[in-house]
Amino acid sequence: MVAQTRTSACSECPIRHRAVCAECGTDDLAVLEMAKSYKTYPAGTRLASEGQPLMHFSSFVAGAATMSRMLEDGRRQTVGLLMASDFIGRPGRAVSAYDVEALSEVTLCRFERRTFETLVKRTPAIAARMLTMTLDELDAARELAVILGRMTAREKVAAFLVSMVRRLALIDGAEVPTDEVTFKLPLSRDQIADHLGLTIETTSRQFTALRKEGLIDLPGGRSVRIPDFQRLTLETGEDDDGGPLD
Amino acid sequence: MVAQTRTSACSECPIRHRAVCAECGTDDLAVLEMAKSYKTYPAGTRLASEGQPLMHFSSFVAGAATMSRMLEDGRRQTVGLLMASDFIGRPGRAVSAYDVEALSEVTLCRFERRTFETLVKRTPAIAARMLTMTLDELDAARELAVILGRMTAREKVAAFLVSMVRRLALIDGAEVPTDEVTFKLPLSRDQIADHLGLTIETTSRQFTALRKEGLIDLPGGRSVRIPDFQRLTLETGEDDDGGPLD
DNA sequence: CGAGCGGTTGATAAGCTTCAAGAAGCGTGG
DNA sequence: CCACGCTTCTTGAAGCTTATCAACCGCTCG
Repeated sequence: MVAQTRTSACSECPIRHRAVCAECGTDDLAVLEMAKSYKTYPAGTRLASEGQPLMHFSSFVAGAATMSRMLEDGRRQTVGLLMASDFIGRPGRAVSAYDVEALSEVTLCRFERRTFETLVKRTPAIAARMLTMTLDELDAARELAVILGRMTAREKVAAFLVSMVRRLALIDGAEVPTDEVTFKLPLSRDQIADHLGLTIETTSRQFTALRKEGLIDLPGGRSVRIPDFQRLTLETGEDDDGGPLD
Repeated sequence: MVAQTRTSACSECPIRHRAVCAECGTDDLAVLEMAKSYKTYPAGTRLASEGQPLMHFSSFVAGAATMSRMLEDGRRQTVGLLMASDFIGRPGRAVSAYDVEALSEVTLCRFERRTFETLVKRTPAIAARMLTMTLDELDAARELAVILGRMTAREKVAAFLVSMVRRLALIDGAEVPTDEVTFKLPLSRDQIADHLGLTIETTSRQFTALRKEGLIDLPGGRSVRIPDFQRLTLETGEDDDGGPLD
């Protein structure tokens, strides 16, 4: 496993205003600066394994990963996509409950587990931010439950594309598009299938079906062009606009 | 909607050591005591509706409820079962993201939303407990995603019964049984189906199938007897024992 | 006693998976 | 630069699990 360690100022950090540190002032930040270490891992690295010790709490600075669980016989379900500002590790727990695999080169901002537990206890700004982020993750997990439990294959793929666009917009700090968008999927068909509780074949067929109906465009190389984003959201069976509820 | 309001000392409260107040000392508790109000609702009450204002943060003192989301055309997915010590409402959000319906008579310990937001901010013990509970909820939601995405109908029903037994044991403060257990389901077949992403017919057939194989016993009236709990857990396709990971 | 509700069972149909093969993209080396 | 091999993706045909439609049972309650 090739991994590089870098140091960089928190004030320059791309996730400064969205990660667990988002609500910290300069004084809190100085403490974090001392405790953190950046580390970069190549695509495909297993960042955590179910049942194995996980000795760091880490925030994603760049890159993406899947968080998944495997059943006895090899069936796999991805329960979350981790992207910039998301975290792995849980205060008060030394063992990972999921497998985490890097989809691309990933840079983590890491804290030794014990150290982070202390930081959460002593820094109200971190505790508050952790709570908000965890509540957001909870909403995302429940949204996934709705997708997995009640949507058709076609709706699942549409919902996946819609949520992908929304997340990428959030990371870019851009508005969620209303008409045309083009982006590159960080997941293979296989990985999308594991996320949607489908087989790779069904997933591929639904991509093809959406393409044939003009709802999406597949220029090649995992790129997706959505000519009319609003129209695609109608294919998910959900009526809300998915906007913030605060 | 018939609802009664009662007052009772926190020290006497059945969820004193598991709810958001669990980590509070007597001084914090005195503050909560001032702000809280108990309220009891009959079975069937809609405690919250998706998209509607939710002006209280409430903990379940007694009773059970489902938390669900409905798609445009009426398909419903239950994303969580709420039981003693669980909460509804989210600090910083005035609108419910889900429908919440009482399965039995429910007693809530309620705080006016604004008041609770202040309490979380000012009381580290509450903030810390909220985080732990939310992380637990997150694990439960992801576990549900695995069930919905990758399990067969038979495994789903088995997994549901197993998790039900574990939760009831937790609430009773009892050990998770290893052999024989009997309990009463708080949900109808319909509600179980909505929780497992199945139809009522398939759910019923799987109950029958498990009964015919001697894995469960159905004495009538929503009662379930499990002669060999360990054996039932093997039917879920999961290999772990679901025990605490801390 | 009959209506209504929750639950069970049966027959058929639909949607997704499985099995199988071929096409397209991508990196490597001649 | 292109050929080769490997991986990813797509497409087809058949089978199976679950959904749908429909009927019936048993219990409760007026």
